[in-house]
Amino acid sequence: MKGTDTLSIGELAERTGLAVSAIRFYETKGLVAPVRTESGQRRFMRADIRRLSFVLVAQEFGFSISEIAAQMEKLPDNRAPTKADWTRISRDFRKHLDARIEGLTALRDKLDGCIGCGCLSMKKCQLYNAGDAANRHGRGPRYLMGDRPDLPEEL
Amino acid sequence: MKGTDTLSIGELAERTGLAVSAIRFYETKGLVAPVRTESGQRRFMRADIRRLSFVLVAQEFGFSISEIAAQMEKLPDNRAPTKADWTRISRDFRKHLDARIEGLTALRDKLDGCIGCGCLSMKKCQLYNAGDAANRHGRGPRYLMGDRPDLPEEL
DNA sequence: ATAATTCCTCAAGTTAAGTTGAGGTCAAGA
DNA sequence: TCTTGACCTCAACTTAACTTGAGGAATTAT
Repeated sequence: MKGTDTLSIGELAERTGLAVSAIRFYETKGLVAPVRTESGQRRFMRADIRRLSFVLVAQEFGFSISEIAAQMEKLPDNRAPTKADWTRISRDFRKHLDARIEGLTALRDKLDGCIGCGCLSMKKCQLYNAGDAANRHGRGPRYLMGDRPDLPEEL
Repeated sequence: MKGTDTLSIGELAERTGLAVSAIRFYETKGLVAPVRTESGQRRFMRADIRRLSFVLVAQEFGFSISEIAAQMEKLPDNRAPTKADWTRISRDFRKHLDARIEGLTALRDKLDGCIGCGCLSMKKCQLYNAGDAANRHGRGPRYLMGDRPDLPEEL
């Protein structure tokens, strides 16, 4: 089945630079939906190259697979996505990106104040009250997340 | 042992807003190094409050535990860190932060170009060659990371 | 036609950053 | 004193994003 308009998983892997295993994994996450041959082998459309490339870029931007999957669901499932389809999604990403940059910038400004005072002392220092809304893309205590009570107030 | 100048793990937990389990975990990572009582219970110094608070803030900034640990090793181990000690580290963080913001901003600019062309087609689109140096804080294929070959060049 | 690839499906392993629980010891208040 | 409540250790579970490996079937190359 070589030289068809569809691609085998290996060919797609080569085209995108992804590992075969990664593509299979992405399939389970709904990022691509190949058809199967009689014998059960996956067959991808050429448009899937772009889908996956988009996934890579989106990850670069800091989006999780599930966030990306959510965005991609807005792509047409029947026809191959058009330029306009991708543009719409990209614009959405731009918004998130703006927010993240803003969050980090705000944080940096507070850090500056903090370098000035050298403190890191609660109450006085803005840093400890900084982790608001914006960039909750963070790690930190997992099951505590979202209800960190009061931080220390002493030096 | 209540009312000493040292703190029990529970007291430290309350002061920092961390879970007791998290503090024990941080100890295994070398972020704090409490002494033990005769009976084996941990005793923390007041300065550990600040150490842990710093960890929280650093995580907010997007640093991993091991990165934070690396920074903290520069803190004096014998005496309690001074204002100057913290300031030095904060300045270091500021550099990293700058780099990350720059990286994201550059990425955003390329995205803008991309929205314009709606393409996401390799060669023409800068996005695919964007993931350079700066913000390799990303996810993406783990064991491939660092040697992604060539991305597709077709539409 | 046969060997070498490629592909398939599971199941299980990996890292980060913690959490949860079991089983047992220690300390503080009634 | 006795009984909670705080601690201790150690092992196992959690999520995300994949990889690795085992055991087999289908393709492709010679």
